[in-house]
Amino acid sequence: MTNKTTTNTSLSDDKVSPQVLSVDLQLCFALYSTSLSMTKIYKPLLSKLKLTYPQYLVLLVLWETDGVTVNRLSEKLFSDSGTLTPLLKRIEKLGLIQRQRTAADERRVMITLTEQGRLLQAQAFDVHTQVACSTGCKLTELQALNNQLISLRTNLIKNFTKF
Amino acid sequence: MTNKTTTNTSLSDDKVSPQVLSVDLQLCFALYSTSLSMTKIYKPLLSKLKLTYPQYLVLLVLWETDGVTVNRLSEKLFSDSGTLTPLLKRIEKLGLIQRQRTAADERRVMITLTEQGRLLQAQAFDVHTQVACSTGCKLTELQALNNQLISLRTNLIKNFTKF
DNA sequence: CACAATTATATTGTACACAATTTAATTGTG
DNA sequence: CACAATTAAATTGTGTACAATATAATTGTG
Repeated sequence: MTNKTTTNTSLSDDKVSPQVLSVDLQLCFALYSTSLSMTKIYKPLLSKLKLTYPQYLVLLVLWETDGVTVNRLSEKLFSDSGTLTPLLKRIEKLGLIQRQRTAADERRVMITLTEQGRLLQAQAFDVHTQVACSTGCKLTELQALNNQLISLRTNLIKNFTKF
Repeated sequence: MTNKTTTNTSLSDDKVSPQVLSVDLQLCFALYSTSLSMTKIYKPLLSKLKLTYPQYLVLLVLWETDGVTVNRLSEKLFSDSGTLTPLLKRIEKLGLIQRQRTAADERRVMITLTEQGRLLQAQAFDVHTQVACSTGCKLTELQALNNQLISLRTNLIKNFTKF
């Protein structure tokens, strides 16, 4: 068997197969596996703050703009209420946010940071720095990759209902 | 409120915040959200084959190289047995694969395609083509993105135990 | 050949991800 | 104002993702 720590570039590049996987197929898998790898990098760092990666994303939004509705959060995070509701309840249980229906429209739930939630931002900065290190990429590479991913995401969302 | 179909480039670019998110932070989110968007593109296409995206990945491996152990699968898919075991049981229930312990080493479980599983490859080709369309990117862009993702993934895996 | 260490897979428990449905509040129209 | 249509969240059910643990088979060592 080949080296276990080999850096596979496709689903199987250690054994050339008769059917070469085409680029777009490779890309889908690269996207999937790299995203999972990124989450694995975050996990031990965020566990010190008792947070998961999706929970951390919610807090990033709130640190930028405190006081958003669940609906607004779902737009920003490309998520939906079925995912967010239980997730937000867990963050609330940690004492980092408050959930309260708005007086103007009782259907809406407003999410705001608690004092404790605001204070956590300082600690989160270390996480951010360490992850940046782990990418091991140059700034220009990260920027290029970021732009390409956003372009791809935009196209994908545009084509959701195409077929 | 701004246009709902705006193509956000960060967690919130419709309201310039005092704290600009740095590139690597943006990248993590772009990776996460683009990966989810890709899964959403696959979902309706694969539902015709009664498959989920991770199940489809398993079949891609088997269509290239039939007869792999769970361990080998987990290496190829960057996954682990806790994820794979129930996933493989579902594919087995669909009648697409067989799971059987090897005679040589009873700890190992060999995964092989059934006739039905092999025949499914032809139908999967359409899925592949339609997803390629949805990316809306040029081949060279996809190749560049693929290479950058693999490079990033390699770095991330290298740094798993760094902190 | 015992038997501790290792290896391969399975199980358990927590946390998303998301489709489909439900509940409750609000809005538009006559 | 009545009431159907719409909207915002919450709930339910299925399927990963993964850490931690358990189980069972195999290997290495004396």
